Amino acid sequence: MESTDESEDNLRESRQSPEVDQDFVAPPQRVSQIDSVTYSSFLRSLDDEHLIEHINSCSQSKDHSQITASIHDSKLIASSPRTNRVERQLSLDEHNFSSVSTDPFDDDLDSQLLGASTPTRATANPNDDSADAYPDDEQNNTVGEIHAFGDYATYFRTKHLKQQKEDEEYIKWDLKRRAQLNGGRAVAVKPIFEGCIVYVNGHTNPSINEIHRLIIVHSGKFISYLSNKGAATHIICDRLTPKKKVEYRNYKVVRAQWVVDCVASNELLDWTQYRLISEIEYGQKRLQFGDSPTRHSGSDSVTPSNESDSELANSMADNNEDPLLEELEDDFIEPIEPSGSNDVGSKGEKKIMDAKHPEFLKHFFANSRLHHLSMWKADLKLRFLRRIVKENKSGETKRTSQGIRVIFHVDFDCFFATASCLNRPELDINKDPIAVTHGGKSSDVASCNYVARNFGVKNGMWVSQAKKLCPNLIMLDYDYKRYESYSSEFYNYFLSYDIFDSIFPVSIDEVLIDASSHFAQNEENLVDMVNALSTRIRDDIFKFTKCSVSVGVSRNVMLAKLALRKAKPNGQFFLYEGVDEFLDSISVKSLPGIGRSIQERLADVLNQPKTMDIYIRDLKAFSKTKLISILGDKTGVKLYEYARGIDDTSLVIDTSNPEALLGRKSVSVDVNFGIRFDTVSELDDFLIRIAKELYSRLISLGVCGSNLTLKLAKRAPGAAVNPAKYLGMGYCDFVNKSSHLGVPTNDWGIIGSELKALYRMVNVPVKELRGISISLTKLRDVENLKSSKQMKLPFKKTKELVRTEFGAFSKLKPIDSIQIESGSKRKSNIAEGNVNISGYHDYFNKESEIDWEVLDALPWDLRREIQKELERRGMIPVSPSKAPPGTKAYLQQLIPTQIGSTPKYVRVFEKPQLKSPRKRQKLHSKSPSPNKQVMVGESQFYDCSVINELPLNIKAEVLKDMKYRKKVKEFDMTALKDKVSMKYEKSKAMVDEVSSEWISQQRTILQRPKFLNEKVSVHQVKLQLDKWIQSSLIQKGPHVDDVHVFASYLKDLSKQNVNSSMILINHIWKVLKYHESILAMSVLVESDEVMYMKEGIAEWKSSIDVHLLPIVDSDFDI
DNA sequence: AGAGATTCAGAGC
DNA sequence: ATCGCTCTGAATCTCT
Ligand SMILES: [Mn+2]
Ligand SMILES: [Mn+2]
Repeated sequence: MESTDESEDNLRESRQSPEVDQDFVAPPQRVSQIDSVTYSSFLRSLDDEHLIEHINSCSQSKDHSQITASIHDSKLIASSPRTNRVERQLSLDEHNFSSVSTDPFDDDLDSQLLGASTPTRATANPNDDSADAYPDDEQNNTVGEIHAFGDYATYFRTKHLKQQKEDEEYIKWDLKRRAQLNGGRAVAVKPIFEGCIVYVNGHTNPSINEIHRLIIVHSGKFISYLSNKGAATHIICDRLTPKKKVEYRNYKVVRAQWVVDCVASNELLDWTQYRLISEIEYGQKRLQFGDSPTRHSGSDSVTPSNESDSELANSMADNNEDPLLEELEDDFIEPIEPSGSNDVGSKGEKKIMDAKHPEFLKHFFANSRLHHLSMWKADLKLRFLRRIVKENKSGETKRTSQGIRVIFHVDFDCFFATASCLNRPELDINKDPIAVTHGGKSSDVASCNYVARNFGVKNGMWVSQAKKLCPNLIMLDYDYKRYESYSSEFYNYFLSYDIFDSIFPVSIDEVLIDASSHFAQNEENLVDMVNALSTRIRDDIFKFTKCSVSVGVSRNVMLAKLALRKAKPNGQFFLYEGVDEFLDSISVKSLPGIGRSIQERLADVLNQPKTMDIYIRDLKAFSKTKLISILGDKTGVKLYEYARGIDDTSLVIDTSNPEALLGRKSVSVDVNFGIRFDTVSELDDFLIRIAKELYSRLISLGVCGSNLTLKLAKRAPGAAVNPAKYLGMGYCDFVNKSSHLGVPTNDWGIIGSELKALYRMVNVPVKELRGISISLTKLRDVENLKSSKQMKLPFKKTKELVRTEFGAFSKLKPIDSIQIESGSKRKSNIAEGNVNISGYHDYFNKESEIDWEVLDALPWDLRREIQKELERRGMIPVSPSKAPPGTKAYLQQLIPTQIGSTPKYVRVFEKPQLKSPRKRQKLHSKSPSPNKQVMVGESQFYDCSVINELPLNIKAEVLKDMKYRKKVKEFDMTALKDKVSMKYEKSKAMVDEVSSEWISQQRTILQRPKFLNEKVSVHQVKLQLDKWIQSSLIQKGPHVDDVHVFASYLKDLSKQNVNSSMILINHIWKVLKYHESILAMSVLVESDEVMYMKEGIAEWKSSIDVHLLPIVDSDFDI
């Protein structure tokens, strides 16, 4: 019925506005032969993504002469059921038997049906668990022999494997049950859903179980996942995340109520009345964009399930009283494009500081408040972790389990505003309305004081709006250095106490303190003591920083946070008694970890407007089960307990396992500002820069990772090309792609190439890019990796000593760019090896997930059309004039990562692996300049295809032979060597660049030696140096990065004490002499190790000359 | 009935 | 102009 109409509607509509939904564009109707004009215009009408889908879908057709027809069909199958005729025969009324409590499904269908189809549903008891996926036990009563078919719990658990069979059994069982209830007579169940294949996504009301039951009982088919796309005819879903919305565009996505209503009315109702994704919604404005400082994060769009689209549009237009909406609209105003200015003037346009600028990252991060906040936080967490490790406090938990906890939460009042204000003596933070911001009209208010807040100004607001609310708002600049120094005072203050069980940094301006044991003995005057300490803290911090802090205290973290909220500004509050009354009037959103999403989901259930506050007293009406069904397992329980003042969040810093000692699980670099590219080449450059940024962070953290994720923000359809915020990201969809590197690495070259490859696997045109994030996970400690590699070497490292180093110098421990050699055999991937050298990727403007095998298998005429279209779009390089390029090999070579998803690289970087020095030494000895390090095997191409094999196949004696040289020449070693050294030079230059950036980062840390009272003795440094020298000698000398870092350390040290620097350099010299003398005595005359070490010593000496001595500069002589 | 991948949401100013 | 980061834990998906 409606399905056919629907497709035609879509066809019609898409002809009118081809941009809206191209999935239903009609392919040519001709079947027997290809009308290339029609077909190519069809191809042309598809956007990139759909074009690729189309190509790949061709594989489903065996008969290529009918390809267009098949394509047509497969599209339609995906979007409409082909056989959904409904039998109109009468059957038993559903209500007559559906409410039997012995139904193993028992979900009280009656009340479902009644409640759902009447308005009174809205006022239903929030504790109504009838639709829960967590039926109470007592509902699973037996029903005699019928139970022999198995209870539904078991049935459901195994459904993934035996679903169909089980479904049949359930239907039989159900019929039997119905018959039984009907006095033994057989019952006909109307096959309402015949032909429907249904998939349920996410939480629904009624529950997935219930939908499953209703569907199969009425002859529909239920599938558990969408692995085979297109299999489902309907998707049942009540809440769609943006990602899913895109994914499900081609399906009929209906609300769960559709199923209920169908059953209630006993016929297949028009699904479009229940659709969750409206036709015109795609590409339209979406709500929820103006209210949070992190507007870009998470879901920008949420389907307005209760509003029609026109309402949505109207609300956008009408609601001008809400300044947030106004701001939102700004985002969709298309400014006059200075057309052409982007493309021309390739030389002199370096003025714009966007991501094309080589210095952009540096500039951006130097100014980004969120970047600073994140980095500060990470740094603090690491410092406190190391503090615990060093003092061997095992998480700092003296406290025993009994007794009341006393948690302090201390936080600066509007930190940035207060701190920045201190630079402006003429201003009064208590009288003048003040905000910290970059100043432009679409600039964010990072922090505003309480005077400004009285005008309605809020953090995260744009200046234009804040000015409207408070025309006299005074805007101050950021002053990150100042913030750091106040924070340092703040933390050092708390570290000066020794009464605390635990000090837990929350952020630059905020700390949680467990003081339980301090108050454990005297409970009688607990309140007075706590208040006294709170006052003292506030007074002291103010004395040190002239900034006001507030203090909240209570028996757990959540309550302390709420107490702090009440205390602000410039106050203190000990929430001790009357917790329940206190909680009642707290709004849910102000609970930690509870944000807008949860608030809205609750509002939905309570049938309140989304924006209306929900208070904890409202929450108490919900049972735990109900909350779990709404919010999920953990969150449901958490909220349930929060509502009762329960929170067992621990302030213990975890040091219990190696992963915890790493201090983090991921390292990432996000840039969602200033991302504007015109060509893929520009993007590639940026990807390399961002990879280097990641690399430098990895180096200073001493970690490697093996899983890389690229997250792209793509301008949303309908969003302005230039958002209201200058260089902002505007309104975006997000695309993730991640890859297993196979082995841990920190190598920016590898990361960079992989990023390029990842970009080419998604379908985001360069010009649409608005944000780029990269993230490395599955982290490993470099020291661990190194030591595991060095086990079989004479100089064995003890990682523990290094591990427990703490303070400034711990960041300076010698760190090699990690070198790992994959033991597993992998495919030789020549194309990959060419990435950096030939630059083949410049041919691409777009990328794809095109299945080349499918394309290659197509008949010639079809393939030609598709290839023409791909070329036209720049998605494949223009064919060489001579031959049709359609050979598989050729195309695969172009997309190297297509070949096998199993990787990929051998991660060998910068230095030859110790494992097999022999081979490299021999190769190296052929180099015309033996003193210069040649980094072999930087890419797997060289490493695996040629070099690795040599030493295994050729004996040492033979190596000296002329035959060897001949043999080597047969391998074209000269050309290879040239390439290698070329690449080496290039990468060395880039490493230098990186390390200088890195060093500049390090310096800021070193400039605060007082912080955390960490001092490193010269003796410790010497020990460290010994280890460094020893480990590096067999690698032919120190790593350039390490030298630079050490040099920068020396530089700082020299400022305080030149003598210490000289002592250290002298020490290095002595150690080198020591090793030299050992070598001289060595019996092994020509062993490779000896040669390596000699070379290493030479390299060390030159490093001293070049890098270290100039620092102490004077007439210092060794 | 759990592992691994992906996605979301929330936090700080 | 404008500097819309970064990490975590939970939920959800997919597959076995
Ligand atoms: Mn604060
Ligand atoms: Mn804070």
